[in-house]
Amino acid sequence: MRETPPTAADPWDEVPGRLRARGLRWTPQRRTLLAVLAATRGHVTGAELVERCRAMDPATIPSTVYRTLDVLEELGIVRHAHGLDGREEFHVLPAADHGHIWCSGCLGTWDVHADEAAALVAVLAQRRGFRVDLSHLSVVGLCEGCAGEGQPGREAQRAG
Amino acid sequence: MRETPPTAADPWDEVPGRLRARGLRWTPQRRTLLAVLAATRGHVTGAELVERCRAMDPATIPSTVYRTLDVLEELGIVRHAHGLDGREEFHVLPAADHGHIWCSGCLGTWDVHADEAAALVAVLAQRRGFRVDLSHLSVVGLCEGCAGEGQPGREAQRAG
DNA sequence: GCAGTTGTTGCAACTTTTTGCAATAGCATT
DNA sequence: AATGCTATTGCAAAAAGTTGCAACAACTGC
Repeated sequence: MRETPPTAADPWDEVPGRLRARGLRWTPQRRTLLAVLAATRGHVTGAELVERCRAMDPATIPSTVYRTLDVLEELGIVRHAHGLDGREEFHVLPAADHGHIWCSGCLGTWDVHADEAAALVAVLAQRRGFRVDLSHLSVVGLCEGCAGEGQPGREAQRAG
Repeated sequence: MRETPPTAADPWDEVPGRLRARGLRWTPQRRTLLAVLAATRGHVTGAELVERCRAMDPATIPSTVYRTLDVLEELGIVRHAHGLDGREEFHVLPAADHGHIWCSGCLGTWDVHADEAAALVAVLAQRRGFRVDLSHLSVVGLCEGCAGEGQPGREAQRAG
């Protein structure tokens, strides 16, 4: 077998230690949520995470999940942005910092790479000293397909 | 007396007609909300609007307000974006299309002028054919003051 | 001015998330 | 292994919106 890399092969293995290092605790409920998150790709809403946790442990309490998500966000293990309807969309272990765009027509979503947002970030930094949280950036509008087929006017559709 | 301008001196006076032109109706409940909106500057949440309507008419029903806001948004009379916590923030009669920035430290908010977002809008249009809805754009991060005093790291604070 | 059409309202139930608080249970220490 | 400190949990209630549906009432046409 291989040697274990210095900083742990699986980043999830570091979580209990990082919690304890801050005086926080590693509980069964947190173990459940972490297991769910480890199996998650892309975006998930809080409600979806609650549901998935309940699938693993029917005794799951929503408020515990939401509070744990707050803790994990402080540790940088998850990040959240807001979907079309403003609902929180969680994002696991962000490899590269990026934002999101949402099409209000087809409800599709895509990543916005850092370089695409670089100009906005730079302008706000220079003109206002504002530091943009890129992972929280959600840009809403119409994707190519929806912009084409719909009226050339504006989009008024709302997410359901 | 003066001549009335072709397109009505007060834009609010046009609303009943624009509703009827679409086969929609001008009701007392809508009159109340419009009166509240006419007296509103800057941002308001849906809940605040419900409260203000209730001040004028205690019989106000929340769902009626929210549904009317949807209609008014389709007419372009209000627009909404999302605040720090994802809650809807309505914006009356947008003179110039603009976005918003929110400081997750002090909860302050400022307008983002179209030219500040121009580069982002242009990049997404060119690279993806995506049409950004600028009035829906909410950029979160730390303002100059909060970025300075806090740790140079990241912001983890959440709106209450 | 009356009647019909159908857009709106009021209501109740439900979803999603937050908050306060007492009871529970991690974890470091002894 | 027992103990204490206090972070977490579970629960219940509340806030903010949304949705389905039957009853109501604008507006159009006659």
